[in-house]
Amino acid sequence: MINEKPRVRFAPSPTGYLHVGGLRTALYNFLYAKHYGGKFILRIEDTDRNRYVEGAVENLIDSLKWCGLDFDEGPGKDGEYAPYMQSERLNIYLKYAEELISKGKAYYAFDTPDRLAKLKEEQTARKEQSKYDKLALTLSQEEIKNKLDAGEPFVIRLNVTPGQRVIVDDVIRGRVEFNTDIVDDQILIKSDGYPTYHMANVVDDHLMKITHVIRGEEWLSSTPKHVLLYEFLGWEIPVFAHLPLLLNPDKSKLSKRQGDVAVEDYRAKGYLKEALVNFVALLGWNAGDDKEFYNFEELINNFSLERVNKSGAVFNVEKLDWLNGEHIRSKTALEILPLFKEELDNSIYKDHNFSDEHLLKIIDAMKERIIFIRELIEKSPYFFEAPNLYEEKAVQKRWKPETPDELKKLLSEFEKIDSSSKEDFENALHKSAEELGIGNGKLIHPVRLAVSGSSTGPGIFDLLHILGKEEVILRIKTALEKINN
RNA sequence: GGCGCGUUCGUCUAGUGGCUUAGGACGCCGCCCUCUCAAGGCGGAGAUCACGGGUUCGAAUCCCGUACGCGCUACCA
Repeated sequence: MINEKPRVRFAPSPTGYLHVGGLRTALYNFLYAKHYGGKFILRIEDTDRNRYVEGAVENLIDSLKWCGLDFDEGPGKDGEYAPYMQSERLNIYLKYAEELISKGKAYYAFDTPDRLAKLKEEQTARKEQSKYDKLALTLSQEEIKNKLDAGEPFVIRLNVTPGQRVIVDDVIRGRVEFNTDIVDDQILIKSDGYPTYHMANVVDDHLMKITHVIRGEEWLSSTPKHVLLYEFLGWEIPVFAHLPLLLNPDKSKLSKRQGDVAVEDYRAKGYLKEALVNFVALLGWNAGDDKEFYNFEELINNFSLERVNKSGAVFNVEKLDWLNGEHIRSKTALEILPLFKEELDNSIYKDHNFSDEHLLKIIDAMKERIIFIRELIEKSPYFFEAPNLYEEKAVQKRWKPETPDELKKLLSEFEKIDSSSKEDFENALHKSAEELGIGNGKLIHPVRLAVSGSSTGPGIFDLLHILGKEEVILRIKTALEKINN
């Protein structure tokens, strides 16, 4: 197996959306597989019928794909080991559960939920750990057969021998030891015929030839059950890697209560998939150097399980924001264009028609001033419509009594230029300033205000160039009327 | 309660016994650049490496204990 290509899986239960913690787990699986030229498999752990959520699988796959995590095998891409929905594999689990029974490693149990509840109550009252008392093991073969024949509801439980050590070897945490005294006789097959996670994941991982089980830390405690299962079934144990948790700012497990946890939330907020993936990759892993900006390919090339941290990481949105800006800046205007158009279609300007040429200029002028694509609109609405308000503070600071006259001079020079090139605007402005005997700034600030209503933005000549001669003249004239102190 | 995992600036982290007066990044503050705002450059504040014992000539790094946090302890995953 050492020389085989890894086969890893992301095995979420379809609870409705892709959690960012799930994204990180999926990502590490994906990166590991791709780094070694292996396969990334998506398997849906839908063995809890009470938790069925309509459309959850589609949503999950949608989010995964948006992030660029294409799976090699999974629902809708059925490969050699299909089906990849556990609810469609029920008979398989039952078969292996029966094999375990025949080996004495599992057994039928017919306890009522009532008895179990009472048992647990008594145990906790005595401050013992709650654990099944193996009562069903006292049943004779005949009694079992009769109950089965009578159609009594049953469950199949793992038969754990107490007093033994189980070793879990984990790539990230090293060797972890458990005593079987604390391992419960886990239910393998529920009374509705569905397997529990423990049974299903072991059977499927084996059948699907999974080489590395990379999953969240919350599974570490139940791994001894899985190890036992592999041993009882005589199967090779995969490599385990239990990932640290993602945390809220108060260090509790990342939850919905304290902010957004779904990938789709971040998508809706306008984060780039590149930034989300980059950020999430760094939450618990680093290459050992100072590099923090990664594209997808670099992540694949550099990722290793050995360099995954042990401790949980707070999901710190501020750094995500910074990375989003970094990724925007690293893109060409042409790459940003479709994203920009998408935002425009969702904005109040959706009915306007702007040429690609115009939009590309806006991107070039604005991309290092924004963190979200939508700020291309929010931070510079003046590229889409004339201002109807003029920033009051800026007016007070920059609009002096002599400003209107000076702007009129500038206007006359602007009217003379025959192109909307930056150079023409620049020459005209310099000339005006010179003839007026004032500094450029005395014109630049008022004209910015007149033309954009704002005191901030791209370089003034870029701004004028993008707006164009006609529009600039028009806007200066309206400003002259409107800003009359 | 039991079992397990964890603990380096506010946050993400580097560090695997001497190179460390603990490095980088985000955020914050200041300066430079400059027509503004950003971006960029430079600099600053910010960590007695959870605490206490050991081991060692020497420990953030190894060992033990304690505290705290988190996870698991379901016919949920």
